Amino acid sequence: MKYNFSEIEQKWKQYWTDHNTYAVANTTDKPKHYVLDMFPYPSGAGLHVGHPLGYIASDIYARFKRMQGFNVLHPMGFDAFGLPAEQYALDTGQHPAVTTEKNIARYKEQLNNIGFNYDWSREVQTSDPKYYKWTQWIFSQLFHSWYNNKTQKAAPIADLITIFEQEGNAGYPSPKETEMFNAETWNAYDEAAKRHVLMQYRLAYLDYAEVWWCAALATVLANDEVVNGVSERGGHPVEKKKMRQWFLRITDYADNLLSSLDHLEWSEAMKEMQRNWIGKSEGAQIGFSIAGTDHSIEVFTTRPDTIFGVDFMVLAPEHELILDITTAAQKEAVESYITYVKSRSERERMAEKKISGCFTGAYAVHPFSGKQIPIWISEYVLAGYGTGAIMAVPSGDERDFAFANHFNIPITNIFGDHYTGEHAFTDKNVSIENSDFISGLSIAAATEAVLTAVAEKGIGKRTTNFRLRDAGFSRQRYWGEPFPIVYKNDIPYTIDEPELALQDADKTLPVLLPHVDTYKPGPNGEGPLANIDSFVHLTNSAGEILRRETNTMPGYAGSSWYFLRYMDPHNDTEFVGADTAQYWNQVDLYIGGTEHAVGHLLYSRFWTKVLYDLGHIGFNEPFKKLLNQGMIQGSSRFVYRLNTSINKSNKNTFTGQVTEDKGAINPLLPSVNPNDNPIIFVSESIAKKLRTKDDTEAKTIIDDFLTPINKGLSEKYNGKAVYISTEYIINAIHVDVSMVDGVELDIEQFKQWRAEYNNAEFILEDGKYICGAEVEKMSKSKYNVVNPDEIVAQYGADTFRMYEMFLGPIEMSKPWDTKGIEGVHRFLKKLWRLFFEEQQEQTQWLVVDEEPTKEELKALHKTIKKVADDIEKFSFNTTVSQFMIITNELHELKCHKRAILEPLVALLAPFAPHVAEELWQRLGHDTSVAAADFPKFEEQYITESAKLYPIAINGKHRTNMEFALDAATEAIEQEVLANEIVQKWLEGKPHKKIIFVKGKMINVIV
RNA sequence: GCGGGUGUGGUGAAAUUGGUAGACACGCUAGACUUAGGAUCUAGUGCCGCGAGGCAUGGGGGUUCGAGUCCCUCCACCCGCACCA
Repeated sequence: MKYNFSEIEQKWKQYWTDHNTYAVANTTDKPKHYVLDMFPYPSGAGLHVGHPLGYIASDIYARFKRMQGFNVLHPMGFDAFGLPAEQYALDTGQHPAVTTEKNIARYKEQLNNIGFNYDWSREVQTSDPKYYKWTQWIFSQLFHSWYNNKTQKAAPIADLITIFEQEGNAGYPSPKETEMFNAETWNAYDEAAKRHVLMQYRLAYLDYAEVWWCAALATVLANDEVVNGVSERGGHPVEKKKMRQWFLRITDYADNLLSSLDHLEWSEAMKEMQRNWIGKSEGAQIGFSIAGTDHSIEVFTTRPDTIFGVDFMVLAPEHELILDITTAAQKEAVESYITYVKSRSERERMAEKKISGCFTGAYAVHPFSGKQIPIWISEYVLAGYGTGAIMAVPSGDERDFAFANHFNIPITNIFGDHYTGEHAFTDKNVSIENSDFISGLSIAAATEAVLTAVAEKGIGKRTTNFRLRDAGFSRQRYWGEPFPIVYKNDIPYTIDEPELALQDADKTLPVLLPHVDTYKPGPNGEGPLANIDSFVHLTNSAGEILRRETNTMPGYAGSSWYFLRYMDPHNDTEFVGADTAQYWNQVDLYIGGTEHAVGHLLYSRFWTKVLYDLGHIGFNEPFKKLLNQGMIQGSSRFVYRLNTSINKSNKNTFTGQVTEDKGAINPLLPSVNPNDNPIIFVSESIAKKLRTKDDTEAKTIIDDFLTPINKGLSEKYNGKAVYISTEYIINAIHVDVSMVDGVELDIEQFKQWRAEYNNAEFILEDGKYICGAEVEKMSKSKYNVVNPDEIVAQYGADTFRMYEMFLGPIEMSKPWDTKGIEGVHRFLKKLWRLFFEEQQEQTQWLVVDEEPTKEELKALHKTIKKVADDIEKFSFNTTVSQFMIITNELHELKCHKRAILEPLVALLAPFAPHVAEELWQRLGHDTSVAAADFPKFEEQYITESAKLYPIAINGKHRTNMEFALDAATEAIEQEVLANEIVQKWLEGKPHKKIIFVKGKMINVIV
C-alpha cells in the first residue's frame, strides 16, 4: 500500500476537529506550559513558505511538551486592526472589516492546511468588540494610574489625589516639570486646574508635543514606526509636528525595562536592540550662567570630569533660549541658520555629515574658572535628547574636536601628553590634567569631585538620560480601537467617570467603532471618526452635549496584551480571570521574527509591568524565553532575453557594449510592435558568455548561436535580418519560480505567461532552457514566492513541516529550495515502508510482535535521546536527520518490530502528526497519538562494552582499533604498538609517549 | 563609527563542546529493475595525485600530544543603532 499523504492528512484533520483534540482546559493537575507564536497581521497576500517556519517550530515544541505531560497552551489569533486594511479601503472602497475577515479566513485555511495544534476555541481578533472592550479597559487603567517614584510602581491616580489633598506634591514632582503646590493650594484648585495637574502624572496622558506626522498616511506615527526618516509602512516622508496627542508614559519604566532584560532568556542581539532603544546614559546636568543676562543654560554631559576642557557650548537650533541670548550683531546669521535647518527634512539632517553651525555672540561663564565660553548653535545637537545643549570638550570628544577645528575655536588640553592635537582623546583610563582641583584624579574620581562641587554650588546634579521617548498613542485613522474618552469643557474623562454623567448605554465598554462609508480624514488633522456626527456628539443625562475623542489607538494597542486574553478569551467580566492568569502565567516560549524588537516587544513588556503593578496579574515580564526564527529567502529565477529588433537596413551588426539590466524591460525599444521584434531567450550558460565584457568573444557566440536561428527568423520576418541591440545585449528577467523545475524552464508554461512570449524563440543548451538563479528576499515582485498550499498539495503537510525544519538551524536565514524537499518526502515514504509493503495494492501489514535485538533497541534509544535533547535545544534540523538515520538503520536491519516502531511513531508525532496518527491507529490504538506519552529513554540500551578507537600517530589519524571499554591501559598500548599500520608509521623509531583518552582516542607520539 | 551575529564540499548543513571534519540530505556520475520514471534499489562523490600519500573548516599567527572548536590579529558578509553629548 502506498503512502497516500493527501488521504491520510485529510482524514486526521477532520478527526482533530471532530474530537477537539487540541482543546486546552484552564483547570488541570498537570504543570502548565505556554507556547506562543507572534501575532500575525492577516495581509491580503496570504502566507508564503517563510511565514510558517516559526509556527512549525512552536507547534513541534508544544506537541512535544504535551506528550511529556504538560498542559500546553498554544493559541492563535489575529492582529486585525491596522493601516494596510484602511489603505486598501481607501483604494478600493471595501470596508476594512470585510477585507480583514476575508484575509483572516484565508490565513486560517492556510494554517490549518499545515496541521497545527492550535486550540482555535481561544482565537482572538483585536478588531472584535469583545476583545477591544478590554483594550479600552486597559487604556482606562493607564489613564487612571500614575507612576510612584518612591515605590517604583504604578498606582491608582486616586492615591495621588489623596496625597495632594493632604500634603501637596512636594514629595512627588511630576515627570514633566510642573509647579509645586501644597495641600491648601491643591484643594483650592478648580476641577480644570486639578485635572490639568493630574494629566502631568497619568500613565496615559494628553499633551501637546512634537510628533512624527506622516502626510501621506494622514496620521502620526510612533518613534519605532519611523525608520530612517520615512514611515515604516509605505516609506512615506514624515515631519515633526506639534499636535495634541495621547501618550503612554513608558519612560517611567525605562530603568525597569532595561534592568529586567538581564533575567530574560532572549538572544543577546535582541536584548542589545532594546538596550539601544532605551538608551540609558548616566551623567550630570550642569547649569552655566550666561554673561550679562539672568539666563542660564542647562547642559547634559556624561563626562563631568572634562569640565575644565570646555571651550564652547552648542545649543540645538530649536533651543528656546537662542533668540533671547543672541547678540544684535549675530541675530541675522543665527536666524538664517535656523531657517536653513528648518528647511531641511529629518532625513537630510540625519544624512548630513558636513559640519555647520553659527555663533550666537553670547558667552557662558565657566562655573569654576569664570572663563568666557562662546555659545554656538548647530544641528548636530538634538533638541529631543538631554537638555538640547552640550558643553563641548574638543580635546576629549571627536565631534566637538571636528567642530572646533572647522570654526577655529582654540582647544584646551586636559589630557597632557595623551592629547596630540591630531585627534580628540577618548580613552577612559587616564587621569585628568590642567584642571584645577581635579588635576591628577582618575576619570571616576574627577567625576565624583565635580558632581560634589556643582551640587554645593546648587548648579548641577547627577542625572540619568534615556533615549526612549514616551509612546504616541493617537492615530488619525478609522480602523482602530476608539478611545473610551469623552471631553467635557475640553477636559478628557473616561466614559465611566461620574463627572460626565453619561447615560447608561454610553458609559459602559466597549465604545463601538461606528460603521462608515468613507475614510476621508476629518477636519483639522482629525481622523475619519470626526466626520461622524452621531459618534462624536452625545448627550449626557443632564442634557449637555459632549464630544468624544475621535482618534483611534495605534496598531500596537491590541497586540500589547493579547497573550493574556488567550488564557481566558471568553471572560465577559474581566480581561483575564486572576486565577487563570496565575495558572498560565508567563509565556514560556515565544517565537517570532526580529522585526518586533523595539516595538511590540517593548510595549507588551511595559503593559505587563503596569498590569502587574496594579495587581491585575502576578508576573511582570510577559515572555520568558524568546526564539527568533530566521527568514526564509526566495530563490529567484531569471530568463535572459536578447535585445533584438528587425534591422531595417538589413545589416546584421554588432558593436555592442555588454550590459546587464536586470528585471527591466529594454529601455531602448519601448514601443515597438512585438511583431516587429522577435523575442529570443538564451539559456543561462550562453547568457553568461554573452555577458562577458569581451566584444570579440560575444560576437563569435552571436555568430555561432544566432546565425542559424537568424536564418529561420528571417523567413518569418520577410527576409529581414535580426538586429542585436548595440547597447544592451541581454536583459535578465525574473520568471515565476512555479514555471521552473530546479533551474530548468517549462517553456510551454512560460510562453503562456504573457501574450508577447507566445511566439518567443528559445536558444537551449543540451536541449534544455536553464535559468539563472539568485537568492533574494521572497516577494511578489520578484516572482519567487512559494505558497505553502502548493507544497502541501504536492508533498503533504508532514513533508512540508519536516522539510522546513530540516533546512537548517531555526534562527538562521536561508533560501528556500523546492528541489530539496524530495529528500524529506523520500524519507517519509521509506518510513512508511517499514510498516507496509508498498508494491502491493492491498494492505500488506509488515509489523510483527517479535522481540527486538540489542542493536535495534540501541538504535531506538539513541534516537529517543537525540530527539528529546534536540527539541529542548530547538535543534530541529538535527532531529529530522536522526529520524532519517534510524529509518535507514531499521531498513538495513529489516526491522518491522512493534517494540521499535511504536515508540518511533510517538517520537515522530510532533514533527509529522498526520502520518503518525495514521500509523498509531494501524498499530491498534483508538486514541490520538497526541495524547500518548513521549517514549522514555533508557541508558542501558545504549551503553557499549567496546569502542572502535581512532589511532593517531603524531596527531594524525591513521587507523582504527577496537578495544573493550574496561581493557587495561597497558594492554591497549601494547596492542596498539604491535599494530601493523602503527609499526609502519613508527618506521622503527621508538615511541615517545602514548596519549590514551578512555572512550575517545589513542595518539602515539614519535 | 558602535553593538550583535555569521564564515566548513557544487548546495542546505552536521560535529557529543578540545579527540576519526563533512553525519543527514540536495545535486551530480555510473549501474540494476522497468513499456516508462518525477518510483525503488546498489555503488561513488571535499580538493590534488595513477599511487603511496598530501592538502583542507575566511586569511595569518599562537597554545596543545591533538584545534572547525580556546587565545591574538586581520578580512568578508548579514542584522540593529547611529551627530545620543
